[in-house]
Amino acid sequence: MVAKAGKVSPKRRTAPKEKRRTQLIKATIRSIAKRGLPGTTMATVTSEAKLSLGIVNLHFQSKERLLVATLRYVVDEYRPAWTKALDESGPSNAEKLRAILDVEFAPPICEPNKLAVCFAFWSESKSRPAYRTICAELDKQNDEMLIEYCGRIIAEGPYPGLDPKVVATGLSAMSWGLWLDMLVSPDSMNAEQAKNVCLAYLASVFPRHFGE
Amino acid sequence: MVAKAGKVSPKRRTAPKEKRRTQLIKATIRSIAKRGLPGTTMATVTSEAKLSLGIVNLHFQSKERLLVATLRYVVDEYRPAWTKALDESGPSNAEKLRAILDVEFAPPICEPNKLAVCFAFWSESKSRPAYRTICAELDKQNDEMLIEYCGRIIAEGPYPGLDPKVVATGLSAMSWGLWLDMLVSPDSMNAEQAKNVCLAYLASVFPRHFGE
DNA sequence: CATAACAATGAATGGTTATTCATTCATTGC
DNA sequence: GCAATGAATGAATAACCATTCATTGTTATG
Repeated sequence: MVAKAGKVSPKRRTAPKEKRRTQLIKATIRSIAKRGLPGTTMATVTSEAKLSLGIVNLHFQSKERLLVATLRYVVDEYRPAWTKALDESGPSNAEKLRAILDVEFAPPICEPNKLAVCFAFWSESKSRPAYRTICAELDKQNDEMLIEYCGRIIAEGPYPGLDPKVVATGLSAMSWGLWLDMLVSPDSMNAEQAKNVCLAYLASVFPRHFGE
Repeated sequence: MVAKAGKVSPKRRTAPKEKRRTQLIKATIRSIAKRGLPGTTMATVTSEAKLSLGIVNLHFQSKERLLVATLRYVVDEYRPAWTKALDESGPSNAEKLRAILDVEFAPPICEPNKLAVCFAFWSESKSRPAYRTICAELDKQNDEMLIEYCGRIIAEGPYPGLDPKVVATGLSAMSWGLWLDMLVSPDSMNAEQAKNVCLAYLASVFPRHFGE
């Protein structure tokens, strides 16, 4: 047994399957952010990953599968981040909602490259059922989570006439719109401002919980 | 003079330049909505327009110019619709804001195909300066308009501590997010619901103007 | 009607792209 | 060490795409 892992030589060219897959997915994220989805080719991805042209088909069989895997990768980061934030936050429902906003406007969710990737796939989802399924599923989960916490807050404070679904849908939509602002006009919108816009919304809707 | 225009035979194959250009732009909108931006080719556009393959280069010189013209076409519909609604609405500032929402969630602005086109270009704007300029310009104009009316309403009612910019940015972002919902999950979001979500937001922020 | 001017066509062209696979190279088991 | 196994490469291939342009069809003019 010469050593199962040990220090790996810098010249080493082979790597475990999972590592190569992640390497290629990350390269794809960078390529989409830099050149857009139509501008992303096997050549741009592999050169971004500093690997050879044929390697994508070796690990992903086709370009389309690489793209779906990339979407999955980005989407799958979302849920654990959300769950972790809820676990670590204070116990009150208002604190939970704040924690959710903290997650939504900080890395790893809210990074320029990730935003570019999200909007690229979300935009294509109308014409690509494979994308649509993944995008709609995440949207649905998030909406349900937000409805849950908005509902609890409405139950706590006296907020007559407020519909949890309407408030949550509005908040979720606002986040998406602010992400789009950050993508298109990074000079006039950043994560901190965006979070404050959402907090101002919550202060108006739930003054007892979020008012100054 | 045999008649400058007169009844045109159904077999007629030539048309004024401007008419052909619009015909091709509309075909491009349908193609992007159906196949996405990467899936839109000269062949899909011209077959959608029921014209020959070479005609795009005849009228637009290149595919890229056709795409930019398509983005311009969609964006340029926005401003007149907005202005017209403001002119025809009641005089109060609350009525003006309501009118703006009516425009944003009704044709010709809010149609499935147009939404698909908007998000396709907005998503690409990070990697395509030509798109970015047009997208950012429209966003800026709309934001300024919304800030104006939100500011007036804040000045009217006693809304201490409200920042017009923050309220307007939130409203604008919410609209974008709801449009995205309509694109990705048309089964769970439609124009009427979307408008109600925005109205609920306004009712929370400006209870004196939009409360029940 | 003749002819010039213009609009439209679509086969041909050249460049780009995804995919394949024979070959090279690194690692592992004996 | 020495096969044997499998990872990685990149030239070659085949499909696709934007663009060109010779040809055809249509309209306007005298």
